[in-house]
Amino acid sequence: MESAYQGDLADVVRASGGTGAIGRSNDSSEAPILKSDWQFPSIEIEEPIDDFGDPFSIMGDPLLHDIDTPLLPVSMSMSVPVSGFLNTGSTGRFSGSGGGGGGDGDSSENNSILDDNRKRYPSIFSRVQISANSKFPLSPPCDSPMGSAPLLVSNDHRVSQNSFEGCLVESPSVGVQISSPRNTGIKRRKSQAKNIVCIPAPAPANCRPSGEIVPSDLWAWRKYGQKPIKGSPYPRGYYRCSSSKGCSARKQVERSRTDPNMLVITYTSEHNHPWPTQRNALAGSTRSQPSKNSSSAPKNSSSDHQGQKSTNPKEINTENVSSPSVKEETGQDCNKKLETTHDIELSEGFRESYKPALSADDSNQAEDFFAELGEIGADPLDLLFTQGLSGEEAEEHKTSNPFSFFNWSTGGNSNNLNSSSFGETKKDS
DNA sequence: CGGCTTTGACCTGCGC
DNA sequence: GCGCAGGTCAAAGCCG
Repeated sequence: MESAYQGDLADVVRASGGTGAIGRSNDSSEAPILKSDWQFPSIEIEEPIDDFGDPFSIMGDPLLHDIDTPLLPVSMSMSVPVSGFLNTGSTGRFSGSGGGGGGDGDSSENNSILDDNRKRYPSIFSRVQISANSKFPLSPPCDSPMGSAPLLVSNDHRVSQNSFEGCLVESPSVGVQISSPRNTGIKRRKSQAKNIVCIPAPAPANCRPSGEIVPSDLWAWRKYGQKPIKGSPYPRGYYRCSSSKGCSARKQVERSRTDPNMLVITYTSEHNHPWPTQRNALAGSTRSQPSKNSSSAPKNSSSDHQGQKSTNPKEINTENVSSPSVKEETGQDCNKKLETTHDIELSEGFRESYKPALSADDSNQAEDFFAELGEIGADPLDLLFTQGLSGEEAEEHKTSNPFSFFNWSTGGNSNNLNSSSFGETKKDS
């Protein structure tokens, strides 16, 4: 039943805030594009359009890569800061692995589509950034079959997200392949810019008992619709930014029809406001606490943990603030640990970069915002990374993987990303 | 009370 | 121009 997945989608909504994800296709090529030793390839594409206000949008993309140039082999991607980790670029850059393709088709056409997009929109592909694996110890959430599934950030302005299904990172060695079947069913409502992100979908079983998924971006999203998508057993959820009434930022979340373990998140439009702080935004987002909902849970789990609450900025702040333990774990400790690892470079760059892209006027706000975060003793990202994790878990994750927040599953599933190839990658680094 | 989710209906874009 | 399908609206109900 579709509803069964709704919860997942909803859960992910918050977690999806621009996080990249593993792309994987499956239709035609069964070959796992991502191998256990896969090295997180992240691609950032420069876009003419504005960013989506993603909190992480500012992430720089130190590595400029011409599309014409072969994608950097993983081995090359090395010390590139996390840019591209989260999709939207503050300056209108998107990190992504190329445009998506049509919804139903076979992946075989995907390449052609990608090529086509490149030709037509060279600018879109003009900037490609590959992140070093070692620098991206991202772990897949829950028990993604891809244990080490890399995150794939995809961006497509021309193709509707539904065509994104097969987005995938072709090879660890670099290639980025978007498998998007040219689907006749592609419905491009507008040539509106879209930022597509593919992330591993948390397995319900691995999520908290309540099904709540912890990680999220710092934006508050409100679900305003859900529609079944033709050709896909999974419905698509429509979310809009609730942090600010005037904000036109929207997000669509759906499971990949080809790989239920992958979530395809499409960002549309951009936030016209600074990062929301729990103080002035997200009122009423308290539902995040799944506890009660689960009890009544008359509806599908999606509504219960729509993730909204649990993962929204409000939570980030309030929870951490209210919970000293969390605060420390996610903040100071985490930072400390990061610094003690080889990820220092990463963490540094990441921290710098994940600040929201704000206008000069907003810069002060941003600073204030971060200052506030600092007050709670935690780095926003750190918080995100460890959100939903118990103190130990959070710490543990931090230690091993600063980006492990994708491993939002608290279930202690054996599939913890830490054990995944990412972990290995990290060690190697 | 305010905000969120759900869900059916309506609107709109796109392919034929 | 028509039909299909995606995207959005808005009322109803739920929750803290």
